[in-house]
Amino acid sequence: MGKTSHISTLKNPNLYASEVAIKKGLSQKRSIILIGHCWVEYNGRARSILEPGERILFIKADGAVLIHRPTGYKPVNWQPSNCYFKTSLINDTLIITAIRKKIHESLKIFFDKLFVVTVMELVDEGQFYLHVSEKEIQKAILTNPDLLEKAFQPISYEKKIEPGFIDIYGLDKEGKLTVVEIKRGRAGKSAVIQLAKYVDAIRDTASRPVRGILAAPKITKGVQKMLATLNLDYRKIDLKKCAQTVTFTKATKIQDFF
Amino acid sequence: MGKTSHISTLKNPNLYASEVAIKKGLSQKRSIILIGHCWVEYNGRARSILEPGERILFIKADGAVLIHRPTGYKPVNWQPSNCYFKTSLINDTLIITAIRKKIHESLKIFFDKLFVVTVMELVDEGQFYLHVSEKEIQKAILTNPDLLEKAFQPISYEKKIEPGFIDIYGLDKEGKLTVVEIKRGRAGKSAVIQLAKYVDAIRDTASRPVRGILAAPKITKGVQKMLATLNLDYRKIDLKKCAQTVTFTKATKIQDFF
DNA sequence: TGCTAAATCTCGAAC
DNA sequence: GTTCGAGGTTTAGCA
Repeated sequence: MGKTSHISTLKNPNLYASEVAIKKGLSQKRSIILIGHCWVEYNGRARSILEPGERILFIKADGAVLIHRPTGYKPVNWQPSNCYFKTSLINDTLIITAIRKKIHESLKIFFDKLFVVTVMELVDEGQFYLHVSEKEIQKAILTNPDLLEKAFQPISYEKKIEPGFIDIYGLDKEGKLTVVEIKRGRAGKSAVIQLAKYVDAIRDTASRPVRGILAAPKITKGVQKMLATLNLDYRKIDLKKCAQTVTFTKATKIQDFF
Repeated sequence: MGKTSHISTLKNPNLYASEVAIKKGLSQKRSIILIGHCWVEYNGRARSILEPGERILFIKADGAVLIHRPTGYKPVNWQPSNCYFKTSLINDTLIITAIRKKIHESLKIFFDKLFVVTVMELVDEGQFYLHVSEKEIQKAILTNPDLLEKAFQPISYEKKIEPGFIDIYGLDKEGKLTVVEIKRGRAGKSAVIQLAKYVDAIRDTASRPVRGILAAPKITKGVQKMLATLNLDYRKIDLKKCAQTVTFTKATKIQDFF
């Protein structure tokens, strides 16, 4: 047995000691990993039986349950977050029951041998970013302008003008000056206002027609109408394609495009 | 550090010792669990970044990879079975890279602190039985009509008539038209009423004798009597046999029976 | 709340 | 290998 600041481990514990540790861990909303010999019953939307074997049971701090066999990405049995637990020790068998209330569904795990019991409190505040950042969308469009619009030609990026920096500045297929405002997520009215400012600023200095494009994977309700009123365009960005473009041209520095 | 017949555990190991243990575990196709402080980069079909935090990394014997945060049913990052691994130790950071060859896809995990390293060989030969849904019972009966009744001959399934869809429609061993209503669980009176409606509808259109069979693993109290009154039959369904039938003929498409 | 569609869907079997 | 279909699918966005 060992203990760090927030992780305790039992090696080859007896089932009684295991149950005590598990009960305590559950009550304290810790994450628990059990490695041992078990069998499993599931009843709910379907029914399943898993015959005895050595597996890993993972109970998360939020009450999610995963039972993993030594192969495969998916858990053989599971229970989503927020379920209730019961433990009992009957006939040299430790029984852990995870129950989902709303969707009458239960999962019973029977252990007759535990090799390792780990109870831990994990601190995880890190953000998870799927797909690409705004900078990477910019890079993707510069690499492959078709991701924005057919035959678009970038002239510069991060162009400094009075209100701030223009994400991408270029010419559309008809040679008209175009200002592009990029948003990584759902673009709202603030993004439209920002774009309008840039377009106005460029129009003032260039003294010729200027287009404005809002480039984002999605827009919020009412933005389409607002864009129409201001005579601006929306181009839907495919984040997945952007991600692939960035991935396959990762080595290329953004400065190399000009 | 402790060791059972097939599980070794390192507590608060230095990264060098960890890398040695991990390399050995990977080469021997063991399952590995790492608990520690890490960050993650994924590149492939999409792209993601996970900022630093305490997580659990699970590498399975078949080369599947799972990274779990302390909450949620799904892994935050993962890699399916059969991927290749590289490890390296650079600037006090242990880097584990999991690569999928066919679908150019990579997952990089960076650890700067490991709390627990577990390397194990799990023996798991137990069978997994998923009991069947209503649709699968239907498929099982179509595959092996004896599961319903000796010498039953299916004609069609999901047959559309006035009240709805008939689960199975066929001929019994005496050549009599038969309507089958399937219930996955304990069949109640509503199931009997449903069956009666279908039988009546078929009798009207076919203008000849029609049998009705309620097929379920169980029936609620009073249903037997109700069936007798309406001159309908009950056939007990063995869910396990259905499960096995479906399992062994899973590939066969339901349309192939007609 | 219920539905509709996408997912780094996964997983397995047929072609 | 590629495609097709199911899954205790899950998950997110919307009406």
